[in-house]
Amino acid sequence: MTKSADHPQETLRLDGFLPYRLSVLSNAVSRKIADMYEREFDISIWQWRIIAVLGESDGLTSTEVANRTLMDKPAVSRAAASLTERNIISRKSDDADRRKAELRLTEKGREIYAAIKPRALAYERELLASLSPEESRMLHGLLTRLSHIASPDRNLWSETGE
Amino acid sequence: MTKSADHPQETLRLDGFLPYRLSVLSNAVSRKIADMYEREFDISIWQWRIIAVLGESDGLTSTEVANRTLMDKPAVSRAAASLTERNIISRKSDDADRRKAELRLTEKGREIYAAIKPRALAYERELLASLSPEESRMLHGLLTRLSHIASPDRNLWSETGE
DNA sequence: TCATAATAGTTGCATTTGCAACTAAATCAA
DNA sequence: TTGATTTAGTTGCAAATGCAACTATTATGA
Repeated sequence: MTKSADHPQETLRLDGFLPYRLSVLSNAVSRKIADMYEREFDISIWQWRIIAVLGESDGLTSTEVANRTLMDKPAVSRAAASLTERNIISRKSDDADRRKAELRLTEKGREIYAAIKPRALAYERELLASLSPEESRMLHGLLTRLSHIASPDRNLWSETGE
Repeated sequence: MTKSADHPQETLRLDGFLPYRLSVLSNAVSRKIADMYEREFDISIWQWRIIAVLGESDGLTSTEVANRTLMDKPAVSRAAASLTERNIISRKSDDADRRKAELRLTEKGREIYAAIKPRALAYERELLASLSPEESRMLHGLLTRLSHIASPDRNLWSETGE
């Protein structure tokens, strides 16, 4: 039988426990970029997510934004309301279906997106700086596979890859 | 020069953005185990973290628990208070320094720890099931390196490894 | 030995989060 | 039509979080 080689550890050390490690790392990373967003642009993580998806593809509805960002609808609703108030995004309600409204970045929104984007990518590069390109690819591949196991219903990672 | 091969992406797609991916994965994973803790034992993530470190090494103070779990002191205080009330841990105040109190698992606490531990490890194995042992080692190594960049002040990962 | 500073832990509070319940609009079926 | 369902988005609320301020105890230093 498999003795234990394929078990990462039979003893439970918190700091070797994958869920714990992911949580700590993710928190540290999120905190660090969120600080940047907030300090310099007064933008929260959720607001940033909305800006980011609209920056990629403009004119999405709230529901589409929610699906792409994995935020829940109330979170999108509130973050979008605040961004609308600050004139960072605009909402144009659909004439054909008046329940829906398309969200778009305003001019100001585009500026903010253009300002944050390179900073975000720079931080990502800084994070990945100690990894070789192959290791970085490997990392993404491993995260993809873990994501499949952790949330099998999400088909977001698989077909989206390059 | 390096053209772009060592940049994971010059375009910002949220679902290829490392901080986002870590956040989503970590959330999914945490949610899933937390559901198990809570449903079956009525134990929150923070309570579980305390139980887990005390299970590894009994008799720590709140501050030591906070350091090992990366929880802040108020979080430890409240979670520990609730566990004490439910007779899952005991607190014995230090005679030499009456500000301190040693936390230990009670008999009941040990039982809960013994019951949760294999479930937690089983879930971790399930997560890692699609990875080969080398890939799993690789993953941990990569997470360690990312953690160093993300929180350089924490010397927790480096010397603790096997 | 007495005032000051440092440490352990707790309490309070403002914000964030997640979820359920709700409104409004559109679709479906009789 | 019109009544029942479904869908889009919002509002409300209870619980979780994070942080600052506080109490109690010990250490430091004039």
